[in-house]
Amino acid sequence: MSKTSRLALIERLVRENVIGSQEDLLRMVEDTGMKCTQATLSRDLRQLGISRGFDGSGGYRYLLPGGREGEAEALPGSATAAITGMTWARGLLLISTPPGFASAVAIRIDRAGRYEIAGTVAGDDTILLIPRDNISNEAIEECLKTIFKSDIK
Amino acid sequence: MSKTSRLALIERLVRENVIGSQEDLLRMVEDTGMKCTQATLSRDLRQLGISRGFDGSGGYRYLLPGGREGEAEALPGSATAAITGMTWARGLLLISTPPGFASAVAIRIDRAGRYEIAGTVAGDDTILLIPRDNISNEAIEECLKTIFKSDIK
DNA sequence: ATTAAAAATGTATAAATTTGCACACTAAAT
DNA sequence: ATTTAGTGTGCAAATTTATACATTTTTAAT
Repeated sequence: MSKTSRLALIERLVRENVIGSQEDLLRMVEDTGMKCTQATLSRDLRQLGISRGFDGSGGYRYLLPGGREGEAEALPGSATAAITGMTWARGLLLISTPPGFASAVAIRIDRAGRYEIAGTVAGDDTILLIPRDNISNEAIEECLKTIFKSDIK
Repeated sequence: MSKTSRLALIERLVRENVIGSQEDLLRMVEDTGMKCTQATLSRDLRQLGISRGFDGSGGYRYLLPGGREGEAEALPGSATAAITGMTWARGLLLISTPPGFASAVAIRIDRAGRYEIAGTVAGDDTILLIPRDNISNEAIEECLKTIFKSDIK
């Protein structure tokens, strides 16, 4: 249970999850069996250059250095990594991706041909997903999980 | 002493100085004669998307969204000139631009990282701007004014 | 002008993060 | 084996940031 492996774990957790506080991160770390305190995480985060920013939905999120979220992660293969955020607004789902990745991800969604999804519009780094009438947000999110489940490895 | 001017001031102070805490920022704001509290700054910073990162020397520093410091990021001519029309429909704002300019303008909007704006989708000559829930049309228009104020000079 | 609704702000307080300090552990040197 | 220097950590206090609530100000509508 070395410091090094803890740092690696933290980096991965932060990259792959929306983590809003060190307490949350602590819980996730403990879930893997490792043990430490929030104070240690504070020091680790500084060492890793991971800082707290905004998640785009009014909440907070720890972000890897070098700015842009999952940008470092390539799309080829895992489209999930190319989805950097999702926000519901006005009954529509906005999906964020690194610049240039939106249409690639949108194509994946369209190809799935799900009834619940009326259609999508892709910009450069944002996809607007229009749910069919009377379909719940939850149903759409389930859809997406299903669609991208395949490449979670 | 409007909120708008305070936000502009904060943005400038953060861009031009190494500010390590909201208390420090508060002092600088007060030095200019404006008056407010730390609580207000906390809210302003969130709205501006300004988050606390590391200054590379063991300390902290507030950083503008989009990371990069100086970030000149010029748009061919003035972005304002590239907006040829705006229409509200179904709670969404449709912004018209000359062919090919949509994404350039949209990027400017996205980079601002404004809370009120959930996201944008750019086509070739039209941008669909989606306001966050419970944000008024007026608030959005104010946002846009602020965002493009800089190049009206 | 009056009322209603929304936005902004300060105060007080809560929540979250950072840090001083003491101690434990390791590795190298004596 | 003992000492010394360095690193890492927990604990608890200090600091910093966020928020609930009440109040004021602004804006919109009648």
